[in-house]
Amino acid sequence: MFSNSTKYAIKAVLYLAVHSSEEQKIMIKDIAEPINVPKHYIAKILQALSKKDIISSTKGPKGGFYLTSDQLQTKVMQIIEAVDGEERFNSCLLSLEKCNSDNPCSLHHLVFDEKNKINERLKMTTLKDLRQHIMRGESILPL
Amino acid sequence: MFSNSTKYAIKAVLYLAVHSSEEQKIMIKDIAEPINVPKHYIAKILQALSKKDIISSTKGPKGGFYLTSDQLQTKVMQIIEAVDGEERFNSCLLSLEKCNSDNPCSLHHLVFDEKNKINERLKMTTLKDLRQHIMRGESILPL
DNA sequence: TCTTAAATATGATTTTTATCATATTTTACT
DNA sequence: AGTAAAATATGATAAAAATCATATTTAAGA
Repeated sequence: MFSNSTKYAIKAVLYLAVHSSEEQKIMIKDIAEPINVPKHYIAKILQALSKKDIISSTKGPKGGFYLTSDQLQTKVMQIIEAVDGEERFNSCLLSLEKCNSDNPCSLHHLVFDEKNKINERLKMTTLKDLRQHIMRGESILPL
Repeated sequence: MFSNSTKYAIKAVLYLAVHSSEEQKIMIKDIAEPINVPKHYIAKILQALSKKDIISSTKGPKGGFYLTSDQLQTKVMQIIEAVDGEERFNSCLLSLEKCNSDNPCSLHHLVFDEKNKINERLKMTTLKDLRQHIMRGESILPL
């Protein structure tokens, strides 16, 4: 459903959502290990997310990655789109250009309502929401 | 959501469901073109599906691919699993080994019910069903 | 039985995705 | 100012997925 890059990005950003703040920056190596992702790979991804202002970073000693309170309002879908691009997630199951409810492909009606519902949730749910679930013990931080 | 291979497989098998029969076999090139898939690529996929007895074929002049009436009862999910393997579709969104409803990852509850519903439909819906939809004009054959 | 038309088997090439490595830049601290 | 610790930029390598190519096998029909 998602590329590895997107999975890794979500894991890392969630880790930051729970463990970081402007006063508590986290180095790449201290993110990569607990979320179980290759260090160099996640570094590249985090750098890209930082450039797109989805996460924050500072260089040098005492530096690292973190989320501002604004960035805690980021929607899950924004992360997906930042990493994989808009198309990947929203295209037709069979990748037909002109598949839509008026001209549905053969699988369209099997998934349309559910896919929409999932989409809505991903567009609505913020990192702050997910952090809260984790802190309440309703879900787990991935490793 | 699906690999290209799976998308192509579904397109091709649907094309056979609508256009072929034991008396009406179809050659690779006459499948590849209308469904808009590279000929050599779809050839490989169809050969694999034939080996797994999801479609039928005969060699030589007047040969080609076709579906038996038994094979029209194949479920969409069986095609997906035949091409991509069982894992790919049924794994956790974040690919966590031990994600489940008792120990859910952070995205689990965002998609669980809907993913299940989609799964059920894919496991239930046969090629014959989809053919009927197409012939009634309720959906379109992909190109 | 010979020729031809089809799938089959096999594998080579290309493209994309994932992973690894390193030199450069920035910043905190002495 | 100088040193060290961090991200950043860039690119190399490896692995997987997608695509292309071709020799072999099988079967129909002359």
